Amino acid sequence: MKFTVHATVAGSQARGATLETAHDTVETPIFMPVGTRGTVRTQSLAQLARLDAPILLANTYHLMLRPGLEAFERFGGLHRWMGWPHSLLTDSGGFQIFSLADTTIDDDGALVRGPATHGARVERLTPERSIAMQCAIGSDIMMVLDQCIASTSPRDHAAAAMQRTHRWAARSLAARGGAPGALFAIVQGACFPDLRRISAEVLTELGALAPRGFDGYAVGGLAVGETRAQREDTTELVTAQLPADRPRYLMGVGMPIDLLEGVHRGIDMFDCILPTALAQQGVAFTSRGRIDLRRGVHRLSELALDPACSCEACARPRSYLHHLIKCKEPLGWQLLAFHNLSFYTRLMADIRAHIRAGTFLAFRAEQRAVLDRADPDN
RNA sequence: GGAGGGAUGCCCGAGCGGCCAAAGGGAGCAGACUGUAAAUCUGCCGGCUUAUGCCUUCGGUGGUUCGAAUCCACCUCCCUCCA
Repeated sequence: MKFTVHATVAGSQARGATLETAHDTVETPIFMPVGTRGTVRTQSLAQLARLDAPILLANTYHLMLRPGLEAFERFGGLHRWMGWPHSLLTDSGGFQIFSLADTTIDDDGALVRGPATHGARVERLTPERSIAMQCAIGSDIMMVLDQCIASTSPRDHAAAAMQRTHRWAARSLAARGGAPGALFAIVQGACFPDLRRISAEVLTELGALAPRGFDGYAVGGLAVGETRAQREDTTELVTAQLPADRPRYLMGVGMPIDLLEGVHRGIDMFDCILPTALAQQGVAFTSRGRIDLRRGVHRLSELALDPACSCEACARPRSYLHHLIKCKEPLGWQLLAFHNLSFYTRLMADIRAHIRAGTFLAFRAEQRAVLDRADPDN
């Protein structure tokens, strides 16, 4: 994987770069749709491939439960198995240790009970097993196993989780060995500035000392309880600490405003379930603000969802989208999910254009209010 | 003409003497959701309101009762069956 920064903006940490993986060359900053599990339920792969950010995020833990590692060995990886010609980023399962019930964690790894949809099996996640699985998947970008905790956790807990994350990062790096996929480290430390600083330094050092270090760095453990201000402060503090020649990936974030503010603070990559998850609740983002299609006011609305968008959803009146959502028609979720992904993608494209033009700060000033408000016709 | 059954809050629908401003849905309104156990969850939803408070509600009118959406009588309208 190659990452080349080619544009920065004075007065902002925003930067434009090129990211080359085995499957794609993409321009960053970029938003990556969450792909192989939730999103694929609501999109077609052909649609997703049409987005200009064709890096899907796959969930290692779920794929470990079903269909299991052997399936990927047999089919030669997830790309071929699902017929996805573009890049794949795999999360390590660290977030599942955090979010799933019935988890026991120790220094070696974690025992995690999977969801009922996967037979509620218990699977052991260790850095080595996670990396082995991500290698079998054929991931373009792998993530180290980390311990994610609530960002509002007390200091001793945050420090312990951070140190464990560092140990696991070292083991993940060793486990990756000469495998072709890129590997990103994950900075933890909740909202404690000193812990975050230490985490960024330790991981940077770890990467620098290894014969083949980390290809990128992620900011983990955010958007899990803290305020937006805390999130932004922490992001800024961490990116300032990370090597400039590696991509920075803000995991699991976020709302459109979070993307804008993240880029301003030096983030290159994002992923988030929100555009697809909110679509299932009838929420869409438009160039005029956020809209909730569940509301009765849209029942007879002839307005296009977003006049500035040309996706399939926007070719239909809000009235029809409202109807689909109220009837819980899967088509409604699909249309809104794809619209939201289109919106995110376009937002990132606009951001990139303004970074290259050196006008990012003005763009940010103008968009901050828009991205944070409700559509006037909502 | 005869025999039954029914009318409940915006809608559907429970309740069948007090604990009923009245279950539960739906609709409406307001929120939540951030490296997807999630087609989910929360609050409000007669009026006035600070309320464990008052007022007005269960087709209509009278009545029985300390007390009625609930019992009785008549009336209005609906539905089913027999002629």
